[in-house]
Amino acid sequence: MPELPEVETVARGVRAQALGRRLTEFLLLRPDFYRTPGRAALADPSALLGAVVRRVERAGKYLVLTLENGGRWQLLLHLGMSGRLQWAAPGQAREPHTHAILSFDGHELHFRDPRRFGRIAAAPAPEGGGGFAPALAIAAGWEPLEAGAEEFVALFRGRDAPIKNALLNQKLLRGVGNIYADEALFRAGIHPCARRLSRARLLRLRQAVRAVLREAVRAGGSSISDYRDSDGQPGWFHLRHRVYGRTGEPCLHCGTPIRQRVLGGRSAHFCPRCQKR
DNA sequence: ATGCTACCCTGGCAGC
DNA sequence: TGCTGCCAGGGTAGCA
Repeated sequence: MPELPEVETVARGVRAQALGRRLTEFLLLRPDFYRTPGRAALADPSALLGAVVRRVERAGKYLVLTLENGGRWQLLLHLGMSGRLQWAAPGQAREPHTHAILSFDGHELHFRDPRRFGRIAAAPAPEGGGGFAPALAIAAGWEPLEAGAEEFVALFRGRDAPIKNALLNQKLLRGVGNIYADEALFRAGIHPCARRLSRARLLRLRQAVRAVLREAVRAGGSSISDYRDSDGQPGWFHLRHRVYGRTGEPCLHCGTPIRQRVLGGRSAHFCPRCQKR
């Protein structure tokens, strides 16, 4: 499940090969993959052909390429739950569930996604340079590593929802998903059901979120449910998970069995002793 | 405005 | 061995 560290890793792999190259083919094998949640109009994919890749950036869990061919375009890729971007040799057989193929001067990028929660979209880049095209519907939350202490506190202060739910809300912070929310809450000693956290606890949570994401980016992400980067390499951060996927196993700090419960429609993993409400 | 649930989708696996 | 049914979750629609 690609969250910020996984998407960051994929973004680096895409950047390394696509930057400065022209988009020479844009094949949509499953046209309904080219969509936006609202009804905003998207660009005609063929309008992007011949455009040179000027930027490859990550925003939350989104990957955004900026291209130029007289016009200026933004191309969004979201990996959803099971999405994978994989470099392939020209003409290499597509694996099952390949929904789109982007070719950059002959370097083929295959977009696979068995569960089909991912999507692709393209729109004219906004005038004046900054930000993303509204049609791409990119969550407006803060980048977790860019939000300062005061911004972070202001985001979560006064919210009534369990902190785990708030952490997953991409309109507040964008890029934190189920794995890293659980890991950060454990490190901060905060129970996922805790509400209305004090300033001191929110500051501790901010440090934990930053630490977990930074370590995970350095490890190339977490390889569960088959995640691979664009060069087919796994990440290694799952070996350092302290609560996620460890239900029933002893807490690494106090030995109490790690518990799991559903919160906000997602499974939360936590130590009932180390993490306080 | 905010919070919560149902739903989308398929591979993998437990249990029979 | 083979079948059934459940589970995983990012994001949104729609409702309270």
